[in-house]
Amino acid sequence: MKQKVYNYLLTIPKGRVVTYGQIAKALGNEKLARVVGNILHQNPEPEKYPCYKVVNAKGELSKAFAFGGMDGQKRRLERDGIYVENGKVDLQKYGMVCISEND
DNA sequence: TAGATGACTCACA
DNA sequence: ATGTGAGCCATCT
Repeated sequence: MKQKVYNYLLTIPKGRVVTYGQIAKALGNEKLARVVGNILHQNPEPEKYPCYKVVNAKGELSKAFAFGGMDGQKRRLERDGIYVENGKVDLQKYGMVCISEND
């Protein structure tokens, strides 16, 4: 199951971010968001899985994020071409899935 | 084995 | 806008 999450991270295109709910839904249940967070927290291979591309439903970066918090994550996101503002990203632009049916 | 917790999300007050 | 309650699964104690 976790493997699925990690795999999902690898499917995240560059310059795009995903929410926990997104992955959770991919696992089968949107409520699994917590598990996703837990799984990412374990993240056996952080250099392999871009967990920094994972944000909450609001597009905010997790406060307890690894790598040193939003500070480091922000850098990673920007490195990927994702501009972070106030510890948040624009899901409307960087969100992988269309928030609206209108792309 | 069972109980509690967690990098979450949504709804209601 | 802030706080509480319920819902799921995996991991830890």
